[in-house]
Amino acid sequence: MVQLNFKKTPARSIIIEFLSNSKSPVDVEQIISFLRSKKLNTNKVTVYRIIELLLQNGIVERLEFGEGKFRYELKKKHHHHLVCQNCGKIQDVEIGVIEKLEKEIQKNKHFQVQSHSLEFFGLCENCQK
Amino acid sequence: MVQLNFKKTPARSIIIEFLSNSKSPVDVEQIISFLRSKKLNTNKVTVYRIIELLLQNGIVERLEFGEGKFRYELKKKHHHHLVCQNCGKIQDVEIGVIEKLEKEIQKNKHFQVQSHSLEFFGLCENCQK
DNA sequence: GTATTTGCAAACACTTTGCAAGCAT
DNA sequence: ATGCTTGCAAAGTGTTTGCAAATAC
Repeated sequence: MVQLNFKKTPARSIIIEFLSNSKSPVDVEQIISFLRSKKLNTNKVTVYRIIELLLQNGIVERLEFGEGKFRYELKKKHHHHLVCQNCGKIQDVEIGVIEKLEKEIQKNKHFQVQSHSLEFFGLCENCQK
Repeated sequence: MVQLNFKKTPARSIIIEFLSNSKSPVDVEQIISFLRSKKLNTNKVTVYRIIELLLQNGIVERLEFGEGKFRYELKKKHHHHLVCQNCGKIQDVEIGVIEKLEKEIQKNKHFQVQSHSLEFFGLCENCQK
């Protein structure tokens, strides 16, 4: 569970609950739907502000997958994603080589790497059939 | 040089010229500025439509770097980017390991990889000072 | 009680669409 | 001449901001 160091409100609790139970990154629309399903008619603006708060506090991570919008997930062990371009399903995948690449880049390009994003796009098992 | 298989118009030629000479991915605003500098007052809508055309024909690639907008570059040998989070400078970098990763994912995750995006964020040489 | 949080309206940035006018071939 | 291309206006997304009312502590 996530420990909050700021005021607890219904919307905040439910959003964190939603993020905790989500297996893949969610967008604002999905968050609002979940709030509605919990009988909370939270304004979209409030959702953006709560996300902003969670981002500031390092609780969530902001991602994008070429959709023209952002998705969010609870910050966890660094990983990457497999994005199905047919059904939209997003799976996690862990890869160990990238850290080595960062060191090489640091050395060869004199670029100080702070973070990276690596996502794979293709077809999930189901959509290959 | 790029060979066109569709009608040649001033805006199209200049946009392709701009993309050809750009060392890093550009956004729509930069394209419009360049058109203006060439005394062409092309409408923003037209620029989006030309980009769409170039995307359809596989001439340009659409990229994003967490800015909430897209950037575009001429399609070339597959590569990745080093994005400076201080000055915004974007450099190319080539990395060979990823193709091997794709094969592993294919095998272990039963996910059919079609493409991937890998970008590094950090500080360029200048901004480290 | 007080500072924080929320809702509403409005604005903003980026992108897309419909239609009539203009242009390339 | 005709079909492709453009501009304009408008609308569609996703996101942000200002301010007053509501709420957590």
